[in-house]
Amino acid sequence: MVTMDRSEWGRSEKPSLPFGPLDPSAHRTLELGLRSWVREQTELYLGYVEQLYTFGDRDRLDRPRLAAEESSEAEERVLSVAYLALAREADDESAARWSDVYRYLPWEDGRRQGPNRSRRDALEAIEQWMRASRGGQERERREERAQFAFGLDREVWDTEKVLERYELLFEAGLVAESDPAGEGWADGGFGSASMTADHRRILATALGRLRGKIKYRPVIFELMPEEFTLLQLQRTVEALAGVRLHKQNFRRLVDRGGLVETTGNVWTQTGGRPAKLFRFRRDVLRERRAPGVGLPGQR
Amino acid sequence: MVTMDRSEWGRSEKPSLPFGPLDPSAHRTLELGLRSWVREQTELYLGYVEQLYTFGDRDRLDRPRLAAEESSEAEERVLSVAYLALAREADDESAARWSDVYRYLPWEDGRRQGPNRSRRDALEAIEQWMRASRGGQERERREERAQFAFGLDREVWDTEKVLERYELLFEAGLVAESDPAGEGWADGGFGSASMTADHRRILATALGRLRGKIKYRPVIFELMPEEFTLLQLQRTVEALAGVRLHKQNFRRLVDRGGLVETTGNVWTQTGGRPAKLFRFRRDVLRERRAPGVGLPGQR
DNA sequence: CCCATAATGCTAGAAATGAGCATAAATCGG
DNA sequence: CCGATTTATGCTCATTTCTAGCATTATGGG
Repeated sequence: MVTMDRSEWGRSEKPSLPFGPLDPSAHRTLELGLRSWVREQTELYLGYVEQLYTFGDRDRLDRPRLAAEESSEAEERVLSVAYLALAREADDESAARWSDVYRYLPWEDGRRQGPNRSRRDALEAIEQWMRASRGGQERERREERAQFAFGLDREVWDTEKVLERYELLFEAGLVAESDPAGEGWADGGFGSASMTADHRRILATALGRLRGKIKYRPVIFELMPEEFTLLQLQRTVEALAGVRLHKQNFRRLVDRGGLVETTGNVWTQTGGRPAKLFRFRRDVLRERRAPGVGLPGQR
Repeated sequence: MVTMDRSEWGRSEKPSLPFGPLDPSAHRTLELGLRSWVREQTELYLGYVEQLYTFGDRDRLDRPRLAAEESSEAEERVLSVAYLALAREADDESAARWSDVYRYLPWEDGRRQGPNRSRRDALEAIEQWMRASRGGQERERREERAQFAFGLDREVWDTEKVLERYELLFEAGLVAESDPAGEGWADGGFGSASMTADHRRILATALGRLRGKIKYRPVIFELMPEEFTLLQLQRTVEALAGVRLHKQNFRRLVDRGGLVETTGNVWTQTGGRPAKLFRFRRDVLRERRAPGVGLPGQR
């Protein structure tokens, strides 16, 4: 993911997603506007772009307001139309910084087979929060939500419920965007870093959406170089999905699905047997009904 | 679907989706605002609600502007944050009118096994449009899009590509929101009715989204009465999906998925053997990972 | 009672999935 | 050059899920 270093705007040094105001006179559509000023600000070329969500809650920018989003009148409302875009890492990065999504949502990373520290702590805290409610009705409501988002007892962790989990943690007061104790902000809870305003919620929305998307659309290739090995592809999918996949089955899936074709070249820097290089078969866009890498069995 | 009769607003008698301005002072969130004024305007109770899309193209309201959405300044931009909501038909309907979605998008209805007249005409017109392009490059682009949206040769009609099809038809000049010849508006192309401004595009967006949604979330039950037979459920799914389903497999799917449970009652007005009545099992929301009625094999 | 109409039960075959075993082809440390 | 190690890749087997029908069971109406 890309974050902007906006220290120069004053106020806050927290990382934020790239953003900016819409200029109605300059841009015919929202998406064109987005592309244009992302290009300006980050010099990144955006491949896949999709509208994510429009955030318009009254109090979402409350505490540390950004200069650009500040409103003087009480009854003005700031709407943020968020977009999800995929881009390849560029060499010159201008004001953009790349950072690992899981720095902000560490409990979402289930790639290591050993129990993730952050996730374990979060689960524990949520169980406690569940039990801490007074009324029976409140208790039940909490239980239901926790069950839904975190799949407590039976160990079902639905990788797509990123937002639901974040919201629950947030409402339970377990993660924060600014340290309640003072102005510190390094720890956003469970070893995570916080972000400006509600940007972490936006990030959670995006990650959840993207995890769903890769299952039935071949968007993953927007992140791959022209040629890649199947393991590189798998690692990329795993990074997004936050789970490990079965290697042989993964490769069967992508080529049975006709998603890739070999280029004839091999990659020898694997550390073992050289791997064939593949490229994305663009024709699938027209052919298959719902191609995607479909996370079959996670491990 | 619900349309509003806004003749009293003057200007246009075309059907429109219910809409209205956001009142930042009254509503804490966009969704609360939506619920509140939909209640006011239509007296309907909204069950499932989800944000659909934010429309903000410059020229989307061009021709017949609505009073409420009219802007005097050239550089003002109207953003419409559209929501998709499911509601059961109510008895008293106030200003709301129920109408069949397929009145506006008839080519999307593939429930009759015989070839749908509207769809056949649309397909034919699109093929013609494809061939009518001059340059080879333009030709290829058209072919690709037509292939993608309509699945021309091989007969793959992806039920979810509602918006893609509408946009293609629109760009090809084959459907219109106002009769180019005059002020008539009854025929929106291929036997369809047109709608106010870009509301038909919004409708297409909603239908496509909903068709995708029912496959993995049990939203369909928002449209069912407390008790229903499996065939009624199937007919409802078919109405949304626009395809016929295999009866035995459908019923196996819903009960293997634990989506329903029998109530013990039967419905005798079937015209044949009485059918058991079922109700939605709300527990699935907590249990299964991605319940939905999943349109398996269409026929 | 015979028929039309649905609801339901079941099944044979085809596909898709999940888990591994086995082999191949490099690199690395002696 | 040799064996250990590492990653790539080919294949198999058991399960589960889908598809497409066939067959049987209830009702209501002549």
